Amino acid sequence: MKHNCSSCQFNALAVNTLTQRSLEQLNENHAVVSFSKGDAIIKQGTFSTNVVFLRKGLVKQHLTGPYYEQIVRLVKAPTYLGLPTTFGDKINQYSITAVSDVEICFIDMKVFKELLEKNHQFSYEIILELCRNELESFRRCANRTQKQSRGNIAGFLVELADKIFEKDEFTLPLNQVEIGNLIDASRESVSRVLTEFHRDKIILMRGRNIKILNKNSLELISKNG
Amino acid sequence: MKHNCSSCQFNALAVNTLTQRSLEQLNENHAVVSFSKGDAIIKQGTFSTNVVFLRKGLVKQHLTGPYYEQIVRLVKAPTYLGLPTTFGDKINQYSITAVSDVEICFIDMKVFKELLEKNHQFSYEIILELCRNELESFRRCANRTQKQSRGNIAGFLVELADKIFEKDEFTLPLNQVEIGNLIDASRESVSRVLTEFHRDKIILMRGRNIKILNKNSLELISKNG
DNA sequence: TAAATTTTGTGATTTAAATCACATTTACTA
DNA sequence: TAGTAAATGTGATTTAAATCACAAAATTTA
Repeated sequence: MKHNCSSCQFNALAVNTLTQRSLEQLNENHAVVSFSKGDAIIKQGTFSTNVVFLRKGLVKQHLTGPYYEQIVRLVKAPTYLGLPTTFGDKINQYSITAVSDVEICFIDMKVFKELLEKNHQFSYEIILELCRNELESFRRCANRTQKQSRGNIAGFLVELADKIFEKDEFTLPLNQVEIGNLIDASRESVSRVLTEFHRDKIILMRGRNIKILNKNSLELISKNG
Repeated sequence: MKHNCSSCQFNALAVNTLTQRSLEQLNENHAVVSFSKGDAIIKQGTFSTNVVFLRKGLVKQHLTGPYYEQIVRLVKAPTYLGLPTTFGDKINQYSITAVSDVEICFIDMKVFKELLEKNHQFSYEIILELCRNELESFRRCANRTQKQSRGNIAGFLVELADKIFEKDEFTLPLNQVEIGNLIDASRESVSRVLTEFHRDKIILMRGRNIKILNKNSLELISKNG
């Protein structure tokens, strides 16, 4: 299936900086693919051959730690996926898996590199994106290791509401094992804390459906630890 | 004091990709400054105005977490310092402090941006550097949170020997509080583990002087956790 | 070089959270 | 729709590591 890059509103950042000729080149050298929830998009340990752009949906970035699969973060469209692992190493250093049904655009690596070469503005935007992501990782890692579970789970719920779904009512995109891997807690601890929040009327929880009743409280718990 | 960028062997990566004109421009717009052990080079919360290149010495990168100052990593010359915080945000999101006496080259931000624009190769090298650093951060963070203290301290000692000093005998560049902040452990735990390693003849420790007696053991402890 | 400060060592106690164990609910699939 | 598998809830127990408390070195500085 053919798509027109210039009309891809999701690609705004990149497209705005591209010339007509570059756009045509991009049109000729990309492939849009759909993935179902649970499908692997990038697999740790395999060769990285394409630049990946997430057009629609939600994915998790995760890597094999010494003991368990660490989920690093949730990312929603539109965004590039795994630039660091695509450029930083021939072999993928982490995995990316669809958490909802998603639409992915694979871009040929050579073409992408040519874009970087020919277009400073584009290249600079990519540098900025990489920098911002790295800053966020540092912050995230410091929180995860310093806060205790309650704080991290509260923070995760606030992030889902504010950043991912932009709504105080949503369905948890991960199960409790995965939430544990993301915030560094056991499945049981996640369960206990969520139940506690429900009991304290900070959230309303039915199955995976969450409604935040007292965001202030959550933010407070997230801050204090 | 004036230095000649083209002769700065520390800057090899960047310099190789620069034209004569760019080099001259760099020569006109940089300042080499010496710092003593303990001096702040970049301060979290202040404006980021210059690109910083570490010519000589060892520094720590650290940021204010919810509870304590988290040390993210040790970095040794030659390398750029804090590119993510310089480009990713107007305000520095982390600090960099000298751990030994160091020599720093401050490069004007505008000039650096012009280099990025005019020189694709240079720009691409910076992208690669950012990518590799981010991959390393992920790995580091996963280790820190999944391994227990013994494993992390063993890993830290191996890293000092293999990456930082390239020698199995060295002086700890951080005190035990700082080591704790780096590997997420209390000062007391660091002390206990180091003493244990010494008692078990895995290392020889006199004050901060360390000699690794059984690197295999250390690597094993580091791997298993 | 003596006094003050910082750093380190080590035991006793506490604690957050992991693990274990099992019941219960929810979601697949045959 | 029954039957199996996956996910969740919850108490009891264990554990790694933090915290507390204080002594002893080591380093700084007055």
